This record gives sequence, structure tokens and C-alpha cells, in this order.
Amino acid sequence: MRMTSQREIILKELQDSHQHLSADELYERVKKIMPRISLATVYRNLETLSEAGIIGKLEISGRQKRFDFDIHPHDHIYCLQCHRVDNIDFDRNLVNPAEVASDKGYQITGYRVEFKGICSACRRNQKKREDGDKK
Amino acid sequence: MRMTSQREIILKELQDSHQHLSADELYERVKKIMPRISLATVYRNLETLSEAGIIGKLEISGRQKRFDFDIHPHDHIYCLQCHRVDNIDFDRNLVNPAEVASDKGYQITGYRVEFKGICSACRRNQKKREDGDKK
DNA sequence: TTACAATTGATAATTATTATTAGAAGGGGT
DNA sequence: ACCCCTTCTAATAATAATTATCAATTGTAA
Repeated sequence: MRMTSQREIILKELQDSHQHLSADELYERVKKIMPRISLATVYRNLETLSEAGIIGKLEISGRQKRFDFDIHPHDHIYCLQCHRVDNIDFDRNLVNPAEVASDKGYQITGYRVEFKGICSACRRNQKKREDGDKK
Repeated sequence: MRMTSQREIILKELQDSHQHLSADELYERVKKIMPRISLATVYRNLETLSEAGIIGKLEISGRQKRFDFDIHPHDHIYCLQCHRVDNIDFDRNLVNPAEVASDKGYQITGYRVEFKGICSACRRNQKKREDGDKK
């Protein structure tokens, strides 16, 4: 894999963001630095980078994929309202894949724990809206 | 919500299947009984039925949604190869949402544990193919 | 039985993503 | 520096899954 300039910028933008960005969010950011880049290039390189294990790919519930600068195994929570994704501190030792394995004859290669809820920003907004309605 | 005939058949087919079917799989089945039904109706009713809490909606990793006749809280494993989904026996008491809750100010409404791997049928097929290659 | 809302089938539109393709660019080996 | 080979890119088309639109139909309830 060649570390091209587009690849480099995509990677840097994702890492600097410290967020779980989707391909199109990243595309918007990268375009500011490299205006002629194509959305397909962003998709392609995110795929390549995640295959190479340099970034993580998050396949969150029925939504756009998001990409993660942090590749150590960890779990996530996402907001049902604004779809942002955050890391959670969940003790992965609590889960023992070997125990589940026998279940249906699956050969288990991984697992993830996914919490969902409403993030603090969305709750604030909701409250503000409700207060507004009262007036 | 009116229990229309299409609604009834969709529900019955899902329940009788004892599987985690996708909208189009269910469409194929329902069409055999009610040939003029529209795919949109299947989508619409699966949505309605799951909103009403009569069936469950499975939003598995970056894939087609699947629907579940079994609404009691439980977790799933899916096959990376053929994309089938099975239930797993996972002790949900191991996870304490309240502990995670404080983390980022989220109000947690649920969580799921999702295993992935290769199902026994796909492993058999893989083995068969390998044996074939040897000859 | 009339009137109104819910539902349907057909189809168009949308969203997210992947595939295609022709051309450009990087990096040896000579 | 020049050629060759592979990788990569931009632009665009294609695809897959789902949702929206809308006119026609059906069920329900006054």
C-alpha cells in the first residue's frame, strides 16, 4: 500500500477529529484541504486503511458506517437522535466468546457491544424545545 | 392499527418461519400467498408491526435489516459469509447499563451484544471446497 | 350511506456504497 | 532521464436497500 497524499490527509483528518466520522463527513473535511478529491477516493481509502488495520470500521445499527482512529478493541454508544457515536468503558472480560461458541456451531471471530440512547446535547435541545413550548 | 389481511399474512409468515428474515425474503414468501402484494407494503408493515412492539427489528452490522418474531430481549450472532442470523444464549445480567450510563451523559435506552463468525453450514462448504481443490 | 382516515400497490426518489474506466503518478531497473 | 509496471485517482455509472409519493381502495363509524 502506497501512502499517497490523499491517503495521508484522510488518515490525518480522521485522527485529528478524534471523532467517529462517516465517509461523507470526512469527505467534507478533506475537501477543504484537497478540493479536487472524489468521494469515491475517500470511500476507497477508508476501506483500504481499515483492511490494513490502520483504522477501524464501525458498523453501527442500520446506519452509515463510521471510521475510528482508535483500533484497540472497545465498544460504542450512539445517539438515536443525532447519530453521533462515542466510546464506552465496557469491560470486555465480562464476555466469554468461547462460552457462546458451542451454541450453534459457529466459529466466532469477534463480538461487539452496542449501547444506544440520547446524548447529552440532544437532551439539552429537547428540554429547551419543551420549555419553549410552555410559553 | 388495523389488522389488515396483508398485515396478518406478513406476521404469520414471519412467525411460522422461525427465522430472522429480511424484508425481501419475507416478500418472496408472502407473494406465494398474496401474489399482488407490493414490496413497499411489506416494508411498511414490518415497520408498523415493529413500532407496535409485535415483532422485533434487527439492525445488524451494516447489512439488510432483519425481523424477529421473538420480542423478548436477547442477542444474536450472524454469519459473515451467508449473513444468516441466529439467537445466542448470552446472560444479559452480565451487562449493567447503569454503570455505563454516567460515562458520557447519555440516557441509555438499550444495548445489544452482537457476535459474528462463520456458521456451521458455511464451514462445511468451505471444507468441501478445500478438499475439492486438493484433488 | 356518506364521509373520513388508514391502507394499499405501483412507482419514483433517496441514501449509502461499490464498480468501472480511462488517465495520472510513483518507483524501480536500465 | 526513459520506459515499464503497478497502484492510484477522479468522475461517473451502477447497485442495493429503503423510504416517499400519490391516486385508488377499503374499513369504520357517525
